Formats: sequence, C-alpha cells, structure tokens
Amino acid sequence: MDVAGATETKETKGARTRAAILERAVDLASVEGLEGLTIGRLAGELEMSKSGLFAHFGSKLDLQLATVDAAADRFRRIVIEPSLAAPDGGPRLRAMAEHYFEYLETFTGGCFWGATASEYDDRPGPVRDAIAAAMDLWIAELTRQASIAGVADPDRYAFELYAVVMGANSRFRLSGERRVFDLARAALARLEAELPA
Amino acid sequence: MDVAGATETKETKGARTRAAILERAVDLASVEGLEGLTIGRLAGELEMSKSGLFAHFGSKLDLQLATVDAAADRFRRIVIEPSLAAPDGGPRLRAMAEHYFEYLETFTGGCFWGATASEYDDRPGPVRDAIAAAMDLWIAELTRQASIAGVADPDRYAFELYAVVMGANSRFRLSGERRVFDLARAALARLEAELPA
DNA sequence: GGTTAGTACGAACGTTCGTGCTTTTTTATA
DNA sequence: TATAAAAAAGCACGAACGTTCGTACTAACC
Repeated sequence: MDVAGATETKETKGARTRAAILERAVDLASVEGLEGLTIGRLAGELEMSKSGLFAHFGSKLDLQLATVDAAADRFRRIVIEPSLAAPDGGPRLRAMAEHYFEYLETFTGGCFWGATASEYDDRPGPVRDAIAAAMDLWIAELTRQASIAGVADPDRYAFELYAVVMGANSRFRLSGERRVFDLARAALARLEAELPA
Repeated sequence: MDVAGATETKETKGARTRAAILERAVDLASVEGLEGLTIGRLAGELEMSKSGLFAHFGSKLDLQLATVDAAADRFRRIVIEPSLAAPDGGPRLRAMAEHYFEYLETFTGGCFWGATASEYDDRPGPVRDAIAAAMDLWIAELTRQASIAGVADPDRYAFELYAVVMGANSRFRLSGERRVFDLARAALARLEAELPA
C-alpha cells in the first residue's frame, strides 16, 4: 500500500508497460515531434509489435495526449519539485531557471515543450489544448513567484524569464554552442538585479 | 532590363510558376513544418498536378531547400530592408524588432523560422544547415548593431533581443493573446534603456 | 515545316502510415 | 493447478507519401 497513492493506478503488468512506452514516447516526440512520433517506430524501439502497443491507447490521438501528460509529469519531477526547497519569490525563480537548464542538458533531444509548442501552435485540437494548458500553468507559476518577489509588473517579468530560458534552449539546439547558456545566465542576472531587496 | 538584377533569373513561364509554388510553400511550411509540407497538398492548393510541381524541383529535399531560401528572401524584404532607413545602432535595432512584429501579424500561420528551427534542431542534414545559417546571419546582424550602439556585451544583448521577439511569437501563437506583444515591447524598452546615450 | 526544348499531366510504383479484426501467449486469481 | 481475463502478436486494409515513367501540348529555332 502506497501512502502517497490515493489516485495510484494498480501496478499491473499493463500499467508498467504503458509507463515504459510513454517514457520513450516523450523522448521520441522531443526529437521528431508529436506528429512525427510514429507507432511503428515506437514499437520497434521497445521491441514490441505495433498492434500490441496500439492496444494500450486505442488511437494515435490518445497516445499523443498521454505523451503530453507524461512530459508534464517529468517536468514537474525535474524542474518544479526540486525548486520547492528554495524560498518563495526570487530564490524560487532562480532555482526554477537553473533546474530547467539541468533538465535541458540531460535530454538527448531538445526540450519537449519547445518542440511541440511550435509544432501545434497552428494546429487546433485537443493536443494543442493540452500543450497550451501545461505551458499556461508554467507561466502562471512564474508570474506568481515574480509577484511574491515584489516586481512591479510580474506579467512582463515572467514573460521575459520564459523567453530567456526557452530562447537558450532554441539557440543551443540549433547552434550547438554551450556558450549560449552563459549569455542566458547573464540575462537572468540582469533580471535578478531588478528584484527589490 | 532590371537595374538591380545582375543575378536575375529570366522571366520564363517556368520561373514564374516556380516562384508562385515557393510563395505558397513558405506559408504552408510555416503552419505544417517543412516535413509536413506535402507535395500533393501543395499541388492541390495551387490546382496543378503533383508530377508537374515535382518536376520543378526533382526531389523533396530540393523543394525544402528552395523553400528555406524563399523564406529568407521574404524576411529580408519585410524585416531587414525597411529597417535600413533607420540609423545604425539603437534606432536600427528598434526598427528591426518593430518590423519583425509587423511581419508576424501579417502572417496567417506562425513565423517560418520559429516553426522550422525547432522542427530541425535535432534533425541533421542540409535543411537544418540552411536554417541554422540563415538564423546565424540574423543573430550576427543583431550583434553587429548592438556593438555599434556601444553596449558592453553585444552577444548577450543580441541574444536577449532575439529571445524576446521569438518568445513573443511563440507565446502569441499558443495563447492567442495579443497582450504578449505589450509585454515584449516593455521588455524591449528595458533593453533600450540599457543603451549608452 | 520539322525539330527540339520547356512545361505540365495522369497513372502507377513501392513504402509507410494509422487502424481493425482474430488469434496466441502471458498474467492473475479462485 | 485450472481458468478467466489481460496483454501482446499476427495479419490485412485503405489512404497518403515521394518518386518514376510515358505522353501530351506549346513555343522557339533551323
């Protein structure tokens, strides 16, 4: 019995397989996108049959939606939760930015959200809605922390923070130069200097 | 005889058709990506046959490369050239950011570069190289102007400028809120305030 | 007037996609 | 251990993909 698991799914074989599929699906979608994410290729990499994998989801749309959920889980686990140790406001914001960079450097492909957000920004439907909802949540949290830190215009501050970290991801992936993280950190320092004492 | 056209292609029927194809291809790729850009769909929208269109390029790869070139042309025409009226340095930087926003708002789909850069950042090959080269040129120009304006660290300044305008594109496309342009302009004003008098 | 190049077409190719049905194998429980 | 349920595989399908091929029609040049 898991003490934390009120909504815990029973640890059956199927649930484990499903989780393994989604773990790989997030990685694959970070590289190929959620459209380029192919059931056949995913099955091949996991050494199982297309139809066997397919049965876990019933449709490609459901697989895509489940993949977005799994990606959000990973983001929470690697970026959000470790940042909760830092105090509210400025320190929390710095921790989130720093953990986001760690999150990026451990990925083989690019950031899932950077890849899929631009893939779906002109593609209406439930997948786009799920991505937009997840990113809105992330921006809202940045805004909330900026507000706690006491900045005059938390919306602008959060936007700028978001733009800098996502821009670092984008530039690094395309140029391969690790130096862009230094540029991004310099930009973040400038933002931090803006915070009231 | 075109006075500007040393490398001008002869205005044959085929050249005109090819240009029309590429014009549409840029729009389509801005929405569907360069992988999602399909010869059949492109031909359908232009009311011509797949094979007739295909003959203009010989391969999908060549079509993609030609589309990247056409997109770079459009960017130069709408963003770069109108900005040359402004004096070097700070004014030029402001003009480029402002023209980039106009460029975005006239598009039906998102920014071609925002869409394709993240699509190809983990997909090695000539298409990725072409996109990366075009974006490096854009960043280099921003850096050059920042240097002329006299900022201490032009690399960081250019990165931040790039991050803000691309971030505005990304957030606007996903949220649909025109307000993000105000946030971006506020961020740009903060950057401008940094310039030495 | 006959030849040649440029431009576009329709049909078909082999492949891959998502998905539906049926069967076999594995897992869990009584 | 027997048996029902769950999970995975096998197989086939229709559609769409990029690409190739043979063939018209048009315009220019000998």
